Amino acid sequence: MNIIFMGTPDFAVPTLEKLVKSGHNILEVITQPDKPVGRKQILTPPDVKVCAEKYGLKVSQPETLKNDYSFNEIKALNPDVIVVVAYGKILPKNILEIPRFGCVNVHGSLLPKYRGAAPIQQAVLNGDKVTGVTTMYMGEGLDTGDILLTSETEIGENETSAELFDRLAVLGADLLIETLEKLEKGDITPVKQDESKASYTAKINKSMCPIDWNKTNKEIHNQVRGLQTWPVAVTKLMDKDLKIHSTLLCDKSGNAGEIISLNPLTVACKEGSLIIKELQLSGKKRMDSKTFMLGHTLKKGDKLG
RNA sequence: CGCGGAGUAGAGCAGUUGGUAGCUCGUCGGGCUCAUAACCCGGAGGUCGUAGGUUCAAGUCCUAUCUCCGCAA
Repeated sequence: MNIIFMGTPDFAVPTLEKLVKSGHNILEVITQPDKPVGRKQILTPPDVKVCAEKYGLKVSQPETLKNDYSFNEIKALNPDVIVVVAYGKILPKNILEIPRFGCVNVHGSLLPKYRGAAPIQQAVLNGDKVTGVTTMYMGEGLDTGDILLTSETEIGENETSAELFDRLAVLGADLLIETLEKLEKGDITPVKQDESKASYTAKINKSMCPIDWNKTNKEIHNQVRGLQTWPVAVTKLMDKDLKIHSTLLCDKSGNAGEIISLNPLTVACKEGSLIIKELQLSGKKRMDSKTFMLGHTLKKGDKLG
C-alpha cells in the first residue's frame, strides 16, 4: 500500500522498520521538529527521523498540520492509509478523511483501558498482569476510534516500563502489519469501544516520584518499575535525593523506611520489604547497591525518606 | 554564561588547620574448609582529571580548562 507514516519517538521505530521491510511504499514520514534535549540542550532529531533517513525516506517536520498547506501536501500524495504511532500531535478531521483505508493508530494498551498519554507506564504502575497493543481507526476524540485488532502480553513481575515499552513497540509493529493486510482484504470488522469500560491515563510527571515507605512493598515496587527509565522513583538519604532504579520484593518486615538488612540492602515497607538492586545518589552515577555499600557505611535501622 | 555535586589503585569511597596517600571490594600468591559474597596470611596496583600559579612543601590554597552526574528546562 501507499503509506504516509507519522510518528516521533523510539516506540514508533519498529513499526516504521517493519513497514519498510514488508514492502509497503512509504510516501513520506512525518515527525515532530528537532528539539533541544538534555542538560546541554542540544538540538536532537526524533528517533523516527533518524530511522527514516537510514532508509532514504522523505521526511517532513511541520510545526502543525492544521493548515491548508499541510492538507494539500498530504492530499496530493494520495495515500491509501496513514499510519500513526506516537506522533504527538492532533490530526485535523480533514486530514483523517483523506486516505481510503483511513488513519490507523497503534496504541500501547488494550483499549478502551488506558486511553491517553502514558498507557504503558500506567499498566506497570498499577501492577497489571496483562496488557497489550491495539490498532484502531482514528476518530476525533482521544483514542476513542473503533478497534481493529488487539494483541495481548503478560507483564513480568519485575518488568520495567522501559522493557515493556520495547516489547510493545515490536508487538505493535507486527500487529500493524497484520492490520494493514487484513484491511486491504476487507477482512476486519471494526468494533466500537465500550465507553463504560474506558479509562484515561495522566501524563507521567515528577510529582509521582517520591516514595512513600508507608505503602506496601508491591505498591512501591510497581512505582519503581513504572517510573523507569524516566523520571525514576526517589527517596531521601541523609538529605540527598536517592533514586531507586530497581527493586525486588521481599517478605521480611520492619519499621517502614528503615534498613533491615545490609546484604542485600533491604528496606522495610508498610507491608513486607524491598531489596534495592540499583540506586543513584544525587550527583553520582547509577550503580548497584552492593557497589554503593563499598563506599557508604549504612547501618541497620538507618532511615530512608 | 540557569542552579548544584563530583573527578584520588580495576570498582565504590575517605583524606582533618597544606608536611612521604588510606578504607572496603576486586585482583594475584599461599593457607584452611564438606561447604559459604566464608575466613586467615602475604603481594601487586595511584605522576591524586588536565595546564599553570602560590609555597621550603600542594590531593589539600588560587586561576584556567576538560569530563561525568543531580535539579531546572
